[in-house]
Amino acid sequence: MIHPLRKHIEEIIELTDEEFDFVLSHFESIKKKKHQYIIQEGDFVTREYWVVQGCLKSYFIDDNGKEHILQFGMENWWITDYESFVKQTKSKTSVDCIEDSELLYISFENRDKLTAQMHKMERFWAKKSKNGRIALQNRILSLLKNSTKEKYDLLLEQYPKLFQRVPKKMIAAYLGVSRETLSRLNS
Amino acid sequence: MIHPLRKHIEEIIELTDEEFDFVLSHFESIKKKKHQYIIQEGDFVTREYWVVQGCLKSYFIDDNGKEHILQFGMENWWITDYESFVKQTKSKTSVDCIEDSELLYISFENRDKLTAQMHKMERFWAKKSKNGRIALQNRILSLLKNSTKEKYDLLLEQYPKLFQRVPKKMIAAYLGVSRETLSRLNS
DNA sequence: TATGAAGAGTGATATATATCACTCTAAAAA
DNA sequence: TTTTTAGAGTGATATATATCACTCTTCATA
Repeated sequence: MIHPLRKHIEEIIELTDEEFDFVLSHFESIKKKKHQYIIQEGDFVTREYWVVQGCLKSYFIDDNGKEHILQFGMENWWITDYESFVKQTKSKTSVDCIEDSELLYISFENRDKLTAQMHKMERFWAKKSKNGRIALQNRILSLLKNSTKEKYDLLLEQYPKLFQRVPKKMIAAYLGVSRETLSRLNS
Repeated sequence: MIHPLRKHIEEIIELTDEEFDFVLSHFESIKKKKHQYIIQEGDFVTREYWVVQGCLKSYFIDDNGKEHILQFGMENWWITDYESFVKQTKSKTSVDCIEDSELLYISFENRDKLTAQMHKMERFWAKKSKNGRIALQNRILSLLKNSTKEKYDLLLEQYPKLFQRVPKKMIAAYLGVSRETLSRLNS
């Protein structure tokens, strides 16, 4: 059976068996239970995670104690504090498991090594970075132009599975509204 | 005198005179007057622009006729519709000049050629893409956590020059509030 | 010089959303 | 099984912001 990470990478670049084994040798595996964290605010983040199985959230708590969710991570998604990972600064966000999760991670050093030795993988991550930027741009577009109801509907349309897996209050924290308002949307 | 684009690129990678000339040969120059556009919604965007002199905005008009500003561009900033440029899809945004502007631009083909022939420039743009993504992430963070007043103050702190160059209603369109609310912030 | 448009401030009012308080239910823990 | 906790819905009220209408000023241009 083809490795899920290979399938994921080959959506962008082709790999031989040897190449994939080489890539995979730079990763390590880790399992976490629901409510456990992989990143805490203030950490220097040295790993980028790829979700094999499970569900996570990246978030921060503001001065009023309110949680804001930046990103969810489910199967085949990458998750980390990108700024901290890339610039080696303190993380502004935390990342917790919403479900028991199985993850693969690559360290900053290994990713550096791998991209230096394998130009294909540099292109892979460049493409991922571009796509990530586009997704964020579209989220800003949506935050600016759409009403709460529209944002809710768009998210539901894009990630229907999310609504079966995470509590509504987290959907609210992602959309930037109170859980009460979210609850009243369809009435 | 050192070329401003060279100075800009050398903040990230070093270039010899020959290398910079080679890079520059892939760009072309263009001048636009205030109110003229360089991108219109629906265009297939084939160029990425770099601002030598002037001020621009990338924006879109929603169904209610309200303008939302995604990005301003001033000296040394890159501006385009990134999604359209990278994925060769129709642009969701327009880009207009707020002042008479002088721009350099590189076509998609030339950027492709240049990165293929000059790995340094691939690294330059990869770095730019990473930084762009981080900036967008921080903007989302700010949209979610900060009050209108806080967003205003942060923008003023980060880009004080912007407030002397663009009308307040555009600042409002960038922050996602009405011009009336913005006008009442400091009272 | 006169005229009109763009920018900006502000009062009155409408509307959306937050906040607080309470209830109900189902799942997790004792 | 009983107890506790998390999730979710909802009424009442407070608050922030949008919207509409009007004014004043400045600047471009006819």
